Amino acid sequence: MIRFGLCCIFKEEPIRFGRATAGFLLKFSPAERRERLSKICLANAQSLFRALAFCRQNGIGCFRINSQILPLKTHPDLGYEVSDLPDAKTIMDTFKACGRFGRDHDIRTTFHPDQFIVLSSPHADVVARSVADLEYQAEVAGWVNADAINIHAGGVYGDKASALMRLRETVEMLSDPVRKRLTLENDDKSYSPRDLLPVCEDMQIPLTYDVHHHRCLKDGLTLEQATAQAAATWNREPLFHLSSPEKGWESGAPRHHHDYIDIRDLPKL
DNA sequence: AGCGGTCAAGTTGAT
DNA sequence: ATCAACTTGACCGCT
Repeated sequence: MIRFGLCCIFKEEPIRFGRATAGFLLKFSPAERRERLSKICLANAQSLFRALAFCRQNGIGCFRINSQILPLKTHPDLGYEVSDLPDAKTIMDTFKACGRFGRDHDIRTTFHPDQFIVLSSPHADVVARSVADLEYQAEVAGWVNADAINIHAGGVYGDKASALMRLRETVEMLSDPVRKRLTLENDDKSYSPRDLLPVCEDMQIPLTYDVHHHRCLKDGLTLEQATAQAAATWNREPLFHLSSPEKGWESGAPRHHHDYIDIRDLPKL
């Protein structure tokens, strides 16, 4: 039995996730900043609960949580600890209620840190900021009981083997909350399933197989082989990504994602 | 209320 | 050299 999931944002349902901008917040006193951030964080925790309730009501088994659920959490000037926010207890309690709801109704949650999270970068500061962001998402993942923090392998920098070696070294140093949830996903430009499978198998990192990306960046593996080999890297229910090209496979840019999925793109197997 | 410029961050490939 | 793309529009000053 396959469960299907939703991704981050609602268009029709009145469920919204707020954000904040650094330039605006910096105009206020530190206390005022914490007050504003606290309100957004609390509203987002409550929105997440309603998102999960929507999933339950509509037979949806998985929900991807957006990376700015706690806005500016690791920003160099405005970063904060949830425990320092005025609504800290309510925020954490609400997230934990999301976790119980997900457990009670078997709704899986996942994270997908954005493109700035790059563990293969040769720049130490980029890696350090990336790790900080992973730590923040793992903290929330602990509250909401999310079992996957899924990232891409990042850049190649002209030498894929060296880049993957840097990634492996960084993974070795991750904290346990991040490490036990970390998964790698094949992308559409640089890293195919064949590139990532050896890393995933060696280090026991599950591979999130994205069939759309694989169709854009082929590697000699068939869809069936990649699916089976990716599934074998999971010590729990595997996670897959599926999407459709915005203007069809015959267009010049099949990489662009459509808002909806063409059922013909769902692999028969 | 609505419009438009802007928003923390990395890397790649198309133009 | 610029820019869109990536998992996803939302925020905020101005009129």
